[in-house]
Amino acid sequence: MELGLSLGDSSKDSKEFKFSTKNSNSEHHGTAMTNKQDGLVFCMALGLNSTFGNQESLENYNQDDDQTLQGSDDHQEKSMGTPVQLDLLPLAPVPRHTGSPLRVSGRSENSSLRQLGLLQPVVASGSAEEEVLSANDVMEAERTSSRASDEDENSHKSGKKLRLSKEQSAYLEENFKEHSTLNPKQKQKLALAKQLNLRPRQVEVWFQNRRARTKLKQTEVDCEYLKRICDSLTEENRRLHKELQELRALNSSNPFCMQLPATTLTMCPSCERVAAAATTLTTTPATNPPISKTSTIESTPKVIPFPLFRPRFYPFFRSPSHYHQSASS
DNA sequence: AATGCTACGGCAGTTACCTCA
DNA sequence: GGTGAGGTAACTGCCGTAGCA
Repeated sequence: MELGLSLGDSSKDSKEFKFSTKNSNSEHHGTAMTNKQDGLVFCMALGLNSTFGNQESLENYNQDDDQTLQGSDDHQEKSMGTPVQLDLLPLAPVPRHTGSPLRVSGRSENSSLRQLGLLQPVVASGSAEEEVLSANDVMEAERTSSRASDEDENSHKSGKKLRLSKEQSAYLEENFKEHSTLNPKQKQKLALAKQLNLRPRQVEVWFQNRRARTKLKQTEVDCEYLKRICDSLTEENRRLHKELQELRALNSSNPFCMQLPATTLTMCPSCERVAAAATTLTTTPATNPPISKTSTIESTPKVIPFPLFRPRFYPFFRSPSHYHQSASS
């Protein structure tokens, strides 16, 4: 099991974000994270024998967080046994729409102004024709929404709150799945309001609240992941403590073994018994070169391999007899 | 080109109402 | 029928951006 942590500028080359040092298996098993978005990204991955998520999953996450939510249960189930990947990154940047053709005095579709009869739609001059909301469109939308306004006018005055019908909610949901923000260029807000017999402000509010709910839900999912990973790390920590005690016990019985650098320790892949690594250094110097100052640990400062020493997958496999001989000698 | 104003849209936080157990 | 919790429509305030004079 390996854990990698990285913190850095995602706009840089994706290779800088690989959870690996070049002499570990994890680089081979995949990129822990890459992200083309600008901004700071924090990613945390945990896996058995390193099998991390890929770029595609990240992009899916960003592009459609709602779908990610729907698939989260599946993801969690998969993450229980083997690899767990936790991504803490900004939600998908909401594209800012520019140059809205509808200019209104004050806040758009402000209900208080509307109720006071102060809201007058004003079309910007000089815009491209397809960009400009025609007067007829505005009038029609206002007329349509005024019907809705008439219907809930009394409820507004009486302080009652209208609840959207199932059909209205379903249609809005459908549009939200396609894109979580309203497209001003396509006059989506007015179109939806017209189709659903709602005020444009209601459509706008619905999308805002819907985004907020999605974000809240994602936060809950992230917290759940964090909790699971915390539990996993706690268990790993406990196991490593136990392993350390065993190593110390071994050292006390055979002090010669622990006089060597920790990185030269090996473990029998068969029975997982630790062997003295003196022979590793003395008999196979070519396959076990000393760590140089230009090692990958320095070349990838953003990557923190964890645990720092894990002999279980030591690359220089030998026959069990070799380990047993070394351990007994 | 720099600056201030205005309009707009998004978000966080909050309130108020409705529904349901 | 009263009540508390949860869901959600709606509001408020702030901020960033874009267009314009």
